Amino acid sequence: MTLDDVARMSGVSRATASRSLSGNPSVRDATRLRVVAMAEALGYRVNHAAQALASGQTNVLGMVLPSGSLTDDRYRAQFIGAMSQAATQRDKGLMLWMTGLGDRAEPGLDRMVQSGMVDGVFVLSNGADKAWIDRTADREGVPVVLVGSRETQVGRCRVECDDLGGGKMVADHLAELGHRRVATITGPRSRLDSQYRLEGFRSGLAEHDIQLPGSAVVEGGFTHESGLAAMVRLLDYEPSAVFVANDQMAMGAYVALRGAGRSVPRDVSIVGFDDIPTSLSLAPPLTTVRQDVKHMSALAVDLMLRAIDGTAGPDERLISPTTLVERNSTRSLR
Amino acid sequence: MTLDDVARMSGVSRATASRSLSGNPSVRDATRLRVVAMAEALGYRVNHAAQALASGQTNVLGMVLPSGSLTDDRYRAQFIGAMSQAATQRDKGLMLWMTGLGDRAEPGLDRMVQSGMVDGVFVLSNGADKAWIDRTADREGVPVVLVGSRETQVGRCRVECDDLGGGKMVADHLAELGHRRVATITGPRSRLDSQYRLEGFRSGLAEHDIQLPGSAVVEGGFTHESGLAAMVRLLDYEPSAVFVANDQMAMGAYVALRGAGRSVPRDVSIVGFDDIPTSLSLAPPLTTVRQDVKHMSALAVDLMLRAIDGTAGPDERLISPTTLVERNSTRSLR
DNA sequence: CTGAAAGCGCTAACAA
DNA sequence: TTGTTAGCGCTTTCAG
Repeated sequence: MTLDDVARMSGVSRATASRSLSGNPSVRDATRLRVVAMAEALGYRVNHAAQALASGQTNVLGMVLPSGSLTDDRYRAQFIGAMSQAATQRDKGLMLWMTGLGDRAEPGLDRMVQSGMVDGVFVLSNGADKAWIDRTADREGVPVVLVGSRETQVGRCRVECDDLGGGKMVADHLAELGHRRVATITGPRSRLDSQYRLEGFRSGLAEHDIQLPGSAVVEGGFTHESGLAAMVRLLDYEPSAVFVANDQMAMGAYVALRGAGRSVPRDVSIVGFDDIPTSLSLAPPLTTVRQDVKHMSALAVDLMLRAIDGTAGPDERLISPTTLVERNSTRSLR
Repeated sequence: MTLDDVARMSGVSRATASRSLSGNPSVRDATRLRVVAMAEALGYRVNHAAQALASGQTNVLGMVLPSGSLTDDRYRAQFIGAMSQAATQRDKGLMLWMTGLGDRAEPGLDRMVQSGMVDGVFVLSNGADKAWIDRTADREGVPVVLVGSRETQVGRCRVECDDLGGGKMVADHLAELGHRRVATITGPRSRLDSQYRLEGFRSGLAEHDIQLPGSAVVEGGFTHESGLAAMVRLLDYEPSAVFVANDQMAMGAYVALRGAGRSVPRDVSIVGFDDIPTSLSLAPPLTTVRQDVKHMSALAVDLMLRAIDGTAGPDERLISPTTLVERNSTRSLR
């Protein structure tokens, strides 16, 4: 069942059959319809390898997830399903590589990328892969799109969420509830998302004339454990509300608070960031800033497609909006 | 940079260059070395599409994960990293499709499979996809390997873990600790893994002359919630130890027990199954039966490779051993 | 709007 | 052991 068969059976040349099936507008409607119907009737499927060889396009996208295990990064784990769906819906394959980049990469990764197995690659990492990214984008000519990651130094196409706006929403929410003695557990200072979230929070607070002294800001590492430790350190400050820069740390904060005999939200209100699926089933369900992972994934795939056909800028950044999801970990003081 | 260049620069024909690089033994050592060195020097990479077209092999494996979200199935989530690594190490690409199968499938899935994008596909599901599997294996001629899934009706190559042995180990462990009033929360009765785990447990118990009456066996659904509910129902039986057929349900059981003011392991010992990563960080850390996901993944990829080159039987089943990981959720009664 | 023809880069008989 | 020669199935100029 090749294109030749379809062509012969429809009484056209192979070229016309090809054009008809690829929707080339220079084919008379009647002809195209006939060919398409015949292809359908014969159960024809284009041969992927042949198409790729002839056209120079594989219709396969790669995705690199440097995280060792999906368990310690629930946030990133969400993307794999969303990205897979977004790609499949556009009829693109999604090749997955769970490996480090550069030195920490499996050697197979570069071999595959260099042999033209994919048209572009998504990178979902959080740092220190600049060299690899530059090399594959510039030297190999394989477009790279960063997703939800904040490589500070890399000027590449990327899609992120609105950290700044999210931080601000938290400030507004807390102010509205009447909190004035607030604190925050940030992500690593080195990361842009941490910085934006903090900045948004701080500026939002400022608008409500709420102070955020140095002792009310402690740095975490975006992990459950670091959230726990940070919250312990914050106990002395006795905040009535804490903005924790991601949900995983918020879960750690819950544990710390429970350990200290404090109740959420009676004694202290907690707001997270990300809205990972488990945040809903915590006790109490976590008020948090939602990142729309599906939306971000759709944006990422579309951006990639444009990068591949050259219609995207060299460093477009797409910001996906965030929303505040009010649940039961915050309480009004009024 | 094509094979032609490498051939020309090494003073051999394209055929010889191809043979040299693919390790064909019919090439004189000196020649091969020369070609390989030249290829290396020139930074040559085989063109994947051309190779696939000419050889009829893509070196890409597909993987279908019907689960909606990786969050509600932590067990399966582990496989995606492990499978990715196993594939990459053997220089195979791994294409991921997170979609249902059959009616619930994205239409893109079948299009891609039918266009020969992959040499074979792994299915990580748990049921009701027999029609799809049969069709792609038999009609499309694309080998299918089931991983950690228990499609009861499907006679296909598969790799599973030793559920029977695992269940038995739990019985031995509990008996050794002096428990005699034991109970179990099983997985869905319809699933083979549930059946095997229960059967192993029951037969192990029998060897120690321990009874397992009907009231001590309650069926769960392999989810956190079902584990909680099942444990609640088991409270009346007042078991001193409960074998819960997977870790996620065990977590639910923890919650139920805590809610009922019972302590683990003081009042009741709990044993899980799977050893998902979080089981280690529960309070108390969960004693459980470990499935070696990495090992299973390696077995699966190797089995697939054999299925592709026709050296595997039509329904080989590989059983990966399980091990008991003793942690702190079980206590000795002696 | 359609067809003829030239490859895309590689592998695999078949010869030598 | 190596080279010659056909393709693999498709896309895409270039004519018509």
